[in-house]
Amino acid sequence: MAIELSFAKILKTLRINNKLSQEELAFRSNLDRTYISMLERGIHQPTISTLFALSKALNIKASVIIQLVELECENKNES
Amino acid sequence: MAIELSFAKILKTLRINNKLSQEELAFRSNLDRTYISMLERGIHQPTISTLFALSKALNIKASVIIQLVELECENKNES
DNA sequence: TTGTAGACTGTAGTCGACA
DNA sequence: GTGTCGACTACAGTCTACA
Repeated sequence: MAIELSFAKILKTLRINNKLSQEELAFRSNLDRTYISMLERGIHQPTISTLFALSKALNIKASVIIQLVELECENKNES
Repeated sequence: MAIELSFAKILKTLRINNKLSQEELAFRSNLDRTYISMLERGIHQPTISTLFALSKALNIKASVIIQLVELECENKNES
């Protein structure tokens, strides 16, 4: 469960790994900075086209992001 | 481009392969039948939690669906 | 640099009915 | 079984501003 929270965690991790600020990621993905903030806190969840926009900005395939979310979800179910 | 259209095509193909009607898929994924119809026609695009709901109903990983969408997008860019 | 808040527009997603 | 239409509610996503 809690897909938004898993996605939130993955998104933040990927952004940090790319050494981007929320502002820079927002600019690269043509999204709003405050919206990136909300995504990283699990307040909102993206549509798939938003997912693809973020994946391009992060230089990672959208399918890989979803894979990471799946793994994160499984881990949360264990604990 | 045209993520919704690529997703639409993949969704319909996967549903047919699972020998499900739109009604049955809607029931399994706890979504509305008319909404499935709209997704398959590229009129709407899902959020990621809707994507996960559909993936469970179709017995396929969400990440694999996204992979198929990526491939479909590439093919459309060629032609 | 990030979180939050409020107000706004567009669309995700539901529901009933008819071809 | 599917497409479509109209009307509806909830949320995706923007923008300005302040801590």
